[in-house]
Amino acid sequence: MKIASFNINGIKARIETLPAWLDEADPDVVLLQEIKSVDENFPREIFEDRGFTVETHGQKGFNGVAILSKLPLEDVTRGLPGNNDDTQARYIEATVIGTRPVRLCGLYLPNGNPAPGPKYDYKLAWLHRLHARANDLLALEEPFLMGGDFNVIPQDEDAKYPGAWSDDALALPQSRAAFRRMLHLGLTDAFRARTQGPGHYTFWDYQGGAWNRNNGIRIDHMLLSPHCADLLTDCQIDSAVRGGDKPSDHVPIWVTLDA
DNA sequence: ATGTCACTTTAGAAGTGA
Repeated sequence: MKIASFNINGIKARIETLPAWLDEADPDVVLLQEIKSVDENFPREIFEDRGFTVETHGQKGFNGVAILSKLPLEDVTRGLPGNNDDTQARYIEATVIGTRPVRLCGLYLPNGNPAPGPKYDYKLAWLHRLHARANDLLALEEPFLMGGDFNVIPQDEDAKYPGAWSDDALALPQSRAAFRRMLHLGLTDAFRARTQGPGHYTFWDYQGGAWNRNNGIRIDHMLLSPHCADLLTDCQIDSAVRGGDKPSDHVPIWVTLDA
């Protein structure tokens, strides 16, 4: 089973390039972030025509997540537990039924800038709620995957110019510590389980010729529960997508699981 | 830091979020 995550930065803006990537990469499941669309306006037919089931959790103007799946989905839930006052559409869960079921958590973590400030407080609170959700799922001792745009640069080696990010919400010590606490629960960073060393990025800013200078950061991640990590056979970043026509500022990351 | 992009309100440019 091939499961991808892709922050598309607007479904309307990616109406040509997203289907083109789907046809080429042929994932079974895709976790989408920043669809920037309400559910009613999401162009589901484009994906249903390709054999995908479509589950959205949209919002007007910004945020919004979705799951596309060629395999059956069960028990879809929307929103990250832990704060009923949180109106931002950043989280969706579903169980995909392959040769064995895997619980999928698609997430778009708050950016958090400027830090310090209320936006950073919201980011840290959101990370705390995500940690709690992971802890609850771990108790079930079943395979699950948390994938998406975490807006966290885990280590200096995950940025071309780490010094430029030292005061940024994506790299502040509290952000990194919260991400590490997820790993300390026993979750596996799928990309780092397969590939070590610097120079691997999932985001290049539109500004400053970042792509041409390879001024990137690794902020899109796939965290696997222990039972899911046992099924991991590959994890790759489709970085070439950033150099294509009308690209998102993020590129897809995907895993293959023996499931 | 910035050689940008996508969205909204609202009908042209400005604000916002990233």
